Amino acid sequence: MTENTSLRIGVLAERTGCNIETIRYYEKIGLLPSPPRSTGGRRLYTKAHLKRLTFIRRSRQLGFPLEEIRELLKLVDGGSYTCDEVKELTLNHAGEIQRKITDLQRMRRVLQKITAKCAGGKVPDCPIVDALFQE
Amino acid sequence: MTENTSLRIGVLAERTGCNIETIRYYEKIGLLPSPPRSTGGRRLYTKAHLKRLTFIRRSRQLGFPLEEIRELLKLVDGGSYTCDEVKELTLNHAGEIQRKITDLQRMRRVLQKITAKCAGGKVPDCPIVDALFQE
DNA sequence: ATGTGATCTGTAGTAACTACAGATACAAGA
DNA sequence: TCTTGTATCTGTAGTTACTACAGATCACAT
Repeated sequence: MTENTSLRIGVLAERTGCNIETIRYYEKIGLLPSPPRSTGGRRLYTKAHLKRLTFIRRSRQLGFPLEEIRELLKLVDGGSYTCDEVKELTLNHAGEIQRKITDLQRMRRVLQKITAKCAGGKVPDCPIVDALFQE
Repeated sequence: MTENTSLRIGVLAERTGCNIETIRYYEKIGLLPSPPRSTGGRRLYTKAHLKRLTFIRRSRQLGFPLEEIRELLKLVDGGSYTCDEVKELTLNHAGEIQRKITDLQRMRRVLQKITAKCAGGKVPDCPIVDALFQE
């Protein structure tokens, strides 16, 4: 790919694994800058867009919410960010993830406990239902 | 509480730990039946409502989505549900939970890996940022 | 009569997309 | 040249499970 290749939205979508509507959505909410257009009105992306969208997708895969990605990008855009700033955001996010895991593990434990009591079969009056009515 | 006590929405909310707007929302989407009203138009709930709402809340705490709760209630309402039916729904849900846990653990691992490279400090050019641009 | 608190209805906002409908653009083939 | 097919365009509405109002009404105590 040379310096001034321009990518149409379909190609960008393919390269990033992000679907087309989502790309337009990121533009609408100001995460991805509006690219120049062809005479016919089609979006023409540059390598910089590709790089930025990759950043966004990768962050999303790691569970960062869009607003935190916006923060990260603001730091990066500012150009003068420090490791500390980025690390703090990331550690906070990792904490959130950990909290979610803990929550889900608790749910799983309870579900295991109540399904263990249930033998299944054609009988009515299920212990799972009883447990859900409890408390 | 005697047989024909009627509870106003605030009391029901307090007893179930569910907030008032949410109770009205459950009514609107048909999860909780519309209770009779006082002459002034206030909702008057019975013990049956309390029981049903408890079921809903408990199921929510265990991560069941509302549509699955609706299924469960349909089984229970039908009166002739079997353990098998309930157990299947529950095991499916438990599988979903497990999938989410696995997902989040993967995120956590990656986050740990990339933050481990970052020493923090006032320096620019953070390895976390580099990692997010990767791929 | 008036104030206070609970409740009422209805609507809009949240997060992060996804799914259309209906209109253009553009290149290849007959 | 006309047609056909594919890609793209804009704009709107739907998804999940609530939450947060605004503005009205009810019921009771002072």
